[in-house]
Amino acid sequence: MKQVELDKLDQRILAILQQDGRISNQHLAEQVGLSPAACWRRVRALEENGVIKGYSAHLAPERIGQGLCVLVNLSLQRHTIDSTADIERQVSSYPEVLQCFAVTGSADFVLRVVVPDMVSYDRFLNEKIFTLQGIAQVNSNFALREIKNTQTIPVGSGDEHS
Amino acid sequence: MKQVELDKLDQRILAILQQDGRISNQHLAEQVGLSPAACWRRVRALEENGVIKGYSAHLAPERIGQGLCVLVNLSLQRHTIDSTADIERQVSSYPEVLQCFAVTGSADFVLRVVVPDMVSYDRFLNEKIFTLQGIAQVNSNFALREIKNTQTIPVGSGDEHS
DNA sequence: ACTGAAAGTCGTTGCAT
DNA sequence: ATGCAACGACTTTCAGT
Repeated sequence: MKQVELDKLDQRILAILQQDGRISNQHLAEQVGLSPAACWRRVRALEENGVIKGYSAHLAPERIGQGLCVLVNLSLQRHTIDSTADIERQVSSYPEVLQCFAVTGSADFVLRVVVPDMVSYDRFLNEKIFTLQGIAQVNSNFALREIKNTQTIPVGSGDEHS
Repeated sequence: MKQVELDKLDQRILAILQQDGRISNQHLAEQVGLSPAACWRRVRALEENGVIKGYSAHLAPERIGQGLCVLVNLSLQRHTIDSTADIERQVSSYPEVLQCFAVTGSADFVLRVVVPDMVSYDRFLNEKIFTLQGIAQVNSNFALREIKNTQTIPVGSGDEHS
């Protein structure tokens, strides 16, 4: 159970819903050329089979005093399953950490951290990162500018068939 | 014109809307303890002053055949304003590039790229990255696992006053 | 800045195709 | 998998406090 077959209609629905998650079902229906009922059933199916994981409001960090964004490269000392799982659990629980990926390359993890300012980031490092067990290196790259920041995944690019 | 004052009610509204962008105004109102009308006016104000930038559906990449995520470190040869702006414009236009930040550290930009597979990634590099003018280095770090991936910005953490 | 009510719009279901 | 129709629920506005 992994990939889901999407026809052109599903793809259009997903594209629109990624752009405007709060569009009314009626408007969505007319934009894809379906009756509201048919459209609604498709959306519901996409939610139920896990293609649509949820909906969220998108905020402006700088407007709510969370203007500092840092990309952190983390390296571990040892790579036992237990200590790694533990670090992942802790890192996930920090609200300042918006994203965290285990990656190839010289670091083991890359995090995206959002905080109000340098003072807060200093506190974050001292209280929540440096206290983790088994950390070898922490490399902080500060975001100077946000060129693009979306979670809009391409749909219907690549190999289609229906 | 930058930061916006948020009281406890606004903060709760934003926290809830980040978790469930499609919650009905009525449910939102009762969860924050306001009448639907009052709640609606606050949400509308938050949208109008740019705190809420929009709403979107959150998809599962692996379910729609976009299972490969790559963190790319880009370095430029020269840093003239023109060539940089040009690269930023082009990179922004690529749907495979979900995020792009100008950063401190050894790279100039970090991108998050999402594609179906290695073949697609190879094509992406050859057609869209290597063809950019003035690129010095491209370093691809593949995401092995997604530990956390949200755009949920902390609200009402840090210095409050109302 | 809030509440309450009114009017219009929308989501959701059942039924038939 | 679709469209139509119906009912209840919701959004949005406006007058009053």
